[in-house]
Amino acid sequence: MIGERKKKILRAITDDYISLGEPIGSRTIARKYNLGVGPATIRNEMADLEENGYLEQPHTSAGRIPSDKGYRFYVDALMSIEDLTSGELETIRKEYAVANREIEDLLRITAKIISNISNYTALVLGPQLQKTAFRHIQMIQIAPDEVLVLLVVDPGLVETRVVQIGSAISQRELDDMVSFLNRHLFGLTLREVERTLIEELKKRFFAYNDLVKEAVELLLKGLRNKPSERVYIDGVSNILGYPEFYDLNKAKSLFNLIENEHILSNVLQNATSTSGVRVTIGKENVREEIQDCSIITATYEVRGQVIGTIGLIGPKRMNYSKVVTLLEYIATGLSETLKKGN
Amino acid sequence: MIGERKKKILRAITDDYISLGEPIGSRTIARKYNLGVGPATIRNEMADLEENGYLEQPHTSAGRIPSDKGYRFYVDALMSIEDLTSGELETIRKEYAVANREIEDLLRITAKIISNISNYTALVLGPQLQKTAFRHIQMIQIAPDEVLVLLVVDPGLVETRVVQIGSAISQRELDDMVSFLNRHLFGLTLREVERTLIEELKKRFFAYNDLVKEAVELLLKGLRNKPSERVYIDGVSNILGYPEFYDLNKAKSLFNLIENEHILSNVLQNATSTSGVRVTIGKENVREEIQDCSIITATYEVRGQVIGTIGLIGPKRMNYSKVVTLLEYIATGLSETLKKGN
DNA sequence: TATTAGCACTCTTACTGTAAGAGTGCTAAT
DNA sequence: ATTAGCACTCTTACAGTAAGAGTGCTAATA
Repeated sequence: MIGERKKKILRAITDDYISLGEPIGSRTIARKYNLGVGPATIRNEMADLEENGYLEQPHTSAGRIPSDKGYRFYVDALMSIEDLTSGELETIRKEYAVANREIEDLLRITAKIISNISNYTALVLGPQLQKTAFRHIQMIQIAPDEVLVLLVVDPGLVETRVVQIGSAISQRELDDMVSFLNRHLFGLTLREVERTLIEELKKRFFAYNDLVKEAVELLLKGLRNKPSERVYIDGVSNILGYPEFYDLNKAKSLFNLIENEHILSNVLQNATSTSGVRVTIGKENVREEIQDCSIITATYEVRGQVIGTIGLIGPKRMNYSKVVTLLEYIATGLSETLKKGN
Repeated sequence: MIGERKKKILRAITDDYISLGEPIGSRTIARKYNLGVGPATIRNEMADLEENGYLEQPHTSAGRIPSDKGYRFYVDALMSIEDLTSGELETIRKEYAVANREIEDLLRITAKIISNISNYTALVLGPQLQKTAFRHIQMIQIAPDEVLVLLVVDPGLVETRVVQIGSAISQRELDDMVSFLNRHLFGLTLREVERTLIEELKKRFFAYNDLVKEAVELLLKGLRNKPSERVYIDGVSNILGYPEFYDLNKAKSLFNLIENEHILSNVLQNATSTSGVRVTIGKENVREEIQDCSIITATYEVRGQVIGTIGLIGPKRMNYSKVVTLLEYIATGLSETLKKGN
């Protein structure tokens, strides 16, 4: 186990490095934080901490900086909770006040708030339709060969999609199908629909197989990648403010990843498995491009079911205590809002 | 007027600078381009060109680079047309092949293609609904206090929006209103609707004023800022590849602007007034953040009516001949595709 | 035994001077 | 009108130096 004094030192170094961005030496610690011991003692402790992998040295005669393991320990055991200031709370309230009820708007504004307050890059993943519950479906013929499929799911989302159909179909047939779907699918999550009902559906509507196939496919997969499932990003330029990205190659490869919605959404979805705030530090990230970064995520839910993720990405040297509080707060608020809209 | 030899020299300098990014000296010109004259002569010509504002010198003993005026002259009068390579044409074909019929997808892929081929940052502005023509509207009650408004406009776009209504309304009343709207508005652009009909509509449906007001508002303004009207951006990270953005402050302020959809959309809409390719160089841009950049835009249309803009942004030192060809080609293709989808 | 003072050592950074290279402008010659 | 020649300017790269920060080790101390 790690001793009490070592903890204090590790914490001091991490706090200092997070706010200043420069390696910390033993003298500085002794001066700034009153630990009641001299620099030499601190040096010894630091040497120990380095040996145990909590600290590293950029070069021989520099001060120490936290390693990934050091940050991890800091986040799990050392950091104090930093509340949001009243100004920040006010900002959040104001921004949300202008949002209309559309989910897209809500997510976009959420991303904006996160990036503005944190000064990192915000990532907001829309609700995963797969986890939402079927409420009802409607199909409306808008042209001889075009049908608008309208799906309403439980956390108050409305998704629409225009489907091109091969063969003509009467509104009567459509109605028939729709009423069947509505009767049988109500309340199921789309994932359950996928697992249990797809075959039955296909059999039942064998007659107009073409459209059913399309409709069901649509219901299950086609609605993926709809606006609500997108990744909303804000504050990309914030990243350029941190000296760790003065190396343009790093910045470029990071930007590249952020631009790739597909990869990004994967990275974020890892966090959706468990509820709550999750911190992923440096090399803990699977993707190489972000192993100099930390990603913080939080989940939002509807009816106790996690359906989406919000988060942010920034340098490892991140104000963890602040962003954890922030994301927790925003995620809770978002869950509330979605419940009301329901 | 500017002499023939001066033109050759200006062109040589511009070409060279565009591809290499370094100031060009008289010797280099004399060696690389066979103009039949020595460096000293070229020096004199260059001094003239500088005096007339076509060239500038980063510092006393450096070579020359084109000024904004120089680039302008180059684009208007000097540059040769650079065709797309067969590989590039193939790339375009392939990318579009995977697009489904949804407009959003189409625009997203368009942005991707532009940024991949040009290596600059692509900006694609969706169709301006104001300029599209009303085809038909539908209103569907999906909850006691929610109505889905479905608007189909002429270049094959379907826009939907869920409206919260204050007072209850029967489906019969909705139908009444809808049929009136469909009878009277068919074929008008949304702008015309706005100008001529709004008062009449309000009078006519005075009885259920609340919903009408909402519906009309929606029709005219509410659908703004819908997905199709967004700005699609791709290849932001490309910009970091150009040495002119090694200055992180420049890069940051540019990124900031690109992230601000509102500003960006304004910048692009300037170009929508006239049809065709438009080149805006350096200080010709109104916004300060992009006065080191050039923006190239092209318009796409439906039924001879310009409804949207595609474009890209990059350093002034840009491969103009290539990107002009590229945007022209893509814009034409996009217009075609939209016509078919219609 | 734990702590500390002292000191030699290492590494970075900022500054200086120097030399090479590129390009210019001017003048005089062609 | 063009060009050759030359002195001049400015940038860049390089090397050397000094200052500063921080370390690790050893010996002294409470």
